[in-house]
Amino acid sequence: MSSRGRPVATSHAEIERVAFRLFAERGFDDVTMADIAAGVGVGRRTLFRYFESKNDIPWGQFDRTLDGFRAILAEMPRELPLHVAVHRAVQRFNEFPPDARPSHRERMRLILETPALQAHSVLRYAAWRAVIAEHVAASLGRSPDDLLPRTVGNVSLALALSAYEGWLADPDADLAVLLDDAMSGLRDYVAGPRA
Amino acid sequence: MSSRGRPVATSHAEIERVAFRLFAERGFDDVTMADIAAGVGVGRRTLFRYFESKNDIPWGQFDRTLDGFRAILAEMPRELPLHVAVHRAVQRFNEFPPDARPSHRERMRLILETPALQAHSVLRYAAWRAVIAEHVAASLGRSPDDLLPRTVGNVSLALALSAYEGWLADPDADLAVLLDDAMSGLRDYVAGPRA
DNA sequence: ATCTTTGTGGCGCTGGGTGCCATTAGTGTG
DNA sequence: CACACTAATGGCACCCAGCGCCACAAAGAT
Repeated sequence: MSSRGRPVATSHAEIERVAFRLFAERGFDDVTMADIAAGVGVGRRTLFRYFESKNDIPWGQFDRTLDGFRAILAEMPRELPLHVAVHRAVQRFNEFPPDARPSHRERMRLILETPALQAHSVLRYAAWRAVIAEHVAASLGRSPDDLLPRTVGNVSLALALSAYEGWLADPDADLAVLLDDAMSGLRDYVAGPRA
Repeated sequence: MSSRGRPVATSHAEIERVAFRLFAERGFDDVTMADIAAGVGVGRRTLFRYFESKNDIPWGQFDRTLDGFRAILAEMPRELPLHVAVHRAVQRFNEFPPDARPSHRERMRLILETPALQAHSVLRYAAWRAVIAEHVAASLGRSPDDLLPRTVGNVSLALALSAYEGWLADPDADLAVLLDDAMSGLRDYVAGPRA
């Protein structure tokens, strides 16, 4: 495990720290990549080797967390109805230890309230939806490209985003409860007036 | 209604025609605004007065069609269960006369398969979702900011996108049928194994 | 003919993002 | 110690979207 070549001069984590500080101070749009590079003490060109784009900075290591999401889904008891399994997996995926809450909240506020990031995020969501679609497809013995798995992926994202919006609006709200509310609201809605 | 000042030199429609032709020939990303301007025979600067951004060109006059969507929702019979009313309204909103099909298909393919446009589109979808949220809120005597109206908006979009993806994948598919399938799939899904 | 109005479009600039390439700072080998 | 080797760095030039500014063009009104 010997390390050859020039040693790294920075890290994703440090770039994120500097970037989030600047975003908080001046707003996402008013911070340039040059600003962040200067803050980190690194070249602008180097920044683009750590993050594909400015929009990718707030998402950090998201892609790697998807492996955890896959694992959570795989661990769900087989007896559970599929929609319950997916629902609980989404809840667990979005659980954070209390000390990680403030930064997670800050990150999600940035992502969900900055238009440029709202837009960019759909590309990240696609990978998240695919994880669900694959799980649903495997559970049902179908293809992830079939309508139902894709629909469940899309709807799960819809529920999660609805819950997150409510979570950001109310500092005291519990995301798991909001997810429950969104899901039960949806069940009542599609079941019709008196079900 | 006398028209004063210099007469217009182009139109949204002509820009769209030229742009779609170029997009089809070389792909969205490989067409520059300068290319489109040259094709229309107009200055690049002028293009940005007709469309806020390159990403807005494929969407055309979408915002104006939302008034039609509002009207469709308002006309739905009161006796219908809410989810049926919304579902049918979404179907009607996405009905196009046969001769408009090819161009609509091309437009949706561009929007749904070009990453830059997938991303940009969420900003348009927000307005669409808001129309549904407002209708649901009004029907239920709640605020459009409440969880349920927002959730229904998000879920309706999820269903529509699922259906559209299937529609693009299969040239012979009927969008209204795909919307039905997506909705009934969702109902079965949230109802559990034996409902 | 002149004034007013309104669309046009050139110019210059900012900022994200990329390809290219020289440089740097380490490790390993003689 | 000197030499290669390797990998990260970052400067530079460039492309393109988008915007502010402003001069200009083309019409109707007086």
